[in-house]
Amino acid sequence: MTVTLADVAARAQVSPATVSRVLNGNYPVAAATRERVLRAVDDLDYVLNGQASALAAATSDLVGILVNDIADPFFGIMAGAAQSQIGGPEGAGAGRAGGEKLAIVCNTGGSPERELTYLTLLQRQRAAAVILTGGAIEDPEHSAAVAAKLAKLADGGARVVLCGRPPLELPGGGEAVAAALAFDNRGGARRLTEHLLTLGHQRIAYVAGPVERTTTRHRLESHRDAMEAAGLGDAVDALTVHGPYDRRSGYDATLELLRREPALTAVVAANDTVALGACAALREQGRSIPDDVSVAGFDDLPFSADAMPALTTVRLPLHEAGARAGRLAMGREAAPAGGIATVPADLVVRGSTAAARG
Amino acid sequence: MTVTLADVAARAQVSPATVSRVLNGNYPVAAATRERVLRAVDDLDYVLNGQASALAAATSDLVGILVNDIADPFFGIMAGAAQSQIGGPEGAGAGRAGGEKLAIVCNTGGSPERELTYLTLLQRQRAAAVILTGGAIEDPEHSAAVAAKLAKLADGGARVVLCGRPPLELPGGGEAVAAALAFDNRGGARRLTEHLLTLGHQRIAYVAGPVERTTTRHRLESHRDAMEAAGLGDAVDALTVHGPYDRRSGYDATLELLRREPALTAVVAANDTVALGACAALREQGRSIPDDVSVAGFDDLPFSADAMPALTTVRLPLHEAGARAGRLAMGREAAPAGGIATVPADLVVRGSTAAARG
DNA sequence: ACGGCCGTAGCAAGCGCTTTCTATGCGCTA
DNA sequence: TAGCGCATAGAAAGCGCTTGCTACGGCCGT
Repeated sequence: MTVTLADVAARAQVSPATVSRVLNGNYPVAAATRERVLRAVDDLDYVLNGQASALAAATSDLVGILVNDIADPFFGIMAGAAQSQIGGPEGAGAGRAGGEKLAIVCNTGGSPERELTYLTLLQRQRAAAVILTGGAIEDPEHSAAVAAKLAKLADGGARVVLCGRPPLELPGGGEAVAAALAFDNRGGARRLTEHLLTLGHQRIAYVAGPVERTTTRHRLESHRDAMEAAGLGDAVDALTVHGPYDRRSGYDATLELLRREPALTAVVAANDTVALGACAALREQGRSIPDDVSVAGFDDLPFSADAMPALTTVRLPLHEAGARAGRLAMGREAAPAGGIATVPADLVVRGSTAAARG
Repeated sequence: MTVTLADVAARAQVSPATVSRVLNGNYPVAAATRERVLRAVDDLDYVLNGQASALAAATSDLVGILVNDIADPFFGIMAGAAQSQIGGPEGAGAGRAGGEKLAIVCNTGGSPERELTYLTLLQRQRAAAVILTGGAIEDPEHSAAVAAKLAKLADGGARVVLCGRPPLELPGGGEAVAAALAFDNRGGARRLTEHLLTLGHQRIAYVAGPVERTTTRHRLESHRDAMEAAGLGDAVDALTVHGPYDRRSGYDATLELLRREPALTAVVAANDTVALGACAALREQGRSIPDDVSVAGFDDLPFSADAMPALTTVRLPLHEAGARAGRLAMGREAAPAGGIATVPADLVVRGSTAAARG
């Protein structure tokens, strides 16, 4: 069967306690003894039992990263960056490597229930930290449930970090999170719409993300604000369609928008993936980009620069944000003042937007 | 402090054993008693301690999924699909939900050391299953180390599944893996090159993936075979460049290839991302696609259909394969005959390839 | 030379749960 | 009515590890 600490101890002619101390390196052990133990570990191919260790020490080396959709690079990039700060490539030996943690990426699929399920699972594993990424669902009941869970996790010693998700505004919720990195969705969206307005566009269609999501709402609200400031607020509702964050949604929504307003000259999409779908629909309808219609996305995912024409979009520093979230989760970086940091969202103008026709 | 089983037992006026049995539902408990226990659990907001539970029951509900690059949708899609079969959206209660497991996505970054580190970490957690995705590194020493680790994991009761990775050819390695799903990289690559040859291309450049990777080798070998069959084998080496699986690599390599052979009429890329980089380089050099140069990718990632022109590529059913790997890992599906299944790789012809000029 | 200290190692008590085995009470049959 | 079995609950022994405390030398100081 599996080799236990006791087996190693027997072979090295020492007590289990000594073996444990050698492995953890947190207690003086004579060099000769350590040698002997290490050799025994090696001979027996001993591997620590994580559960037993965690149980006895009342600590866990699991860090959970919750994402809405792991197949979406938006989340993949953040998760990868976070994980790079968490599961350092350090030790691989039998003992627990210093500070090394195991990152768990949990795919909620955007479902509130699964989000809670995973939070419970992480709580059950006494996770050392939890990182929540992406927009939150705007359901008071669910928000409260999440806040309660996070409070409990924090209470149990877990560091909770929000990445690309607005800070919780609930009683107790604020105290629970160690830090929140919020994307400047409002600012980015505003700058994007202003860019289009400056180019002379007026009939600007908007393919929004799923309803009841903070990200969706923030971006849409800023779009509306910018439009209103330009005296174009009335047209916004009629030229807005909601849908999921996928290509299909951009395609379908754009066809629908063209039906509603054949004379539209610009389409702003919820994100780059959606924007690509919009491009496909426009081309299929014989509109050229950007000559007939300008298209803009959001996020600046790697492929956006490769679209034809290259996509004008709002860059979100996903990698940096993810890495920072990882560091915060590990306690390797001090939390920003007030626990909240705003991550910039800069406009990146490329070929898919141009002056409005006529 | 945290609520324990004993606390619940005290409140429900029963023994800890009874509480455990109610939670696990694997032993008859009188309805009235169960009620009482459940209410106590609820009142106290009790959450099972995963480590203690796992330790006592000698089972873990962790399933590891190793990927080379989580930011790459190629892996994201597989991982997501696998996870959907693993962490079912079932129970979220205090007890352990039936068969529910926690999927861990581990990002190796393509580094052999980290691959081994994660394998050790998973072994330490006594993972219930491990899924390895993507191409393997072709270093005998490393392969042996991985095979040994896998054997040990399997020995400890973990189900090992390979997804998109060729079966191990080492002693003991074969026995260790429960199942292997191998992409038909050879067939796909052959069909792709044959497609180009049929279109009349002769000067076909090849942007290969990283050296020392099974995926790279298999695809390249088949390309070479097809070229040789057409009497074009001599030119292959001169028109092949290796690089990582990213856009930059495709861009740089294509510039280099154009320098070597300004008259090339087709570029085959290691994957779709690389192909996009190649497209960018070609366009920058004033070549039109597919009129001047045809371009083809591999994998058929979602954005490939949206490139301009849409990318001809080889479709890998990533979602299906990932899901199947997940099911195999959960023991919910019987292993294929011989433990190895070949996943088809079909040619998808789109706009980026056309008859060779002149 | 003796007491005390420091450097090491071992003992043993858990960590919170699962599970085997045992105990109890009840309903049923003969 | 006595006997038996079944359904249900509890006692207790771990699972493999960590760690506070104790034990034991040898070395130092005075």
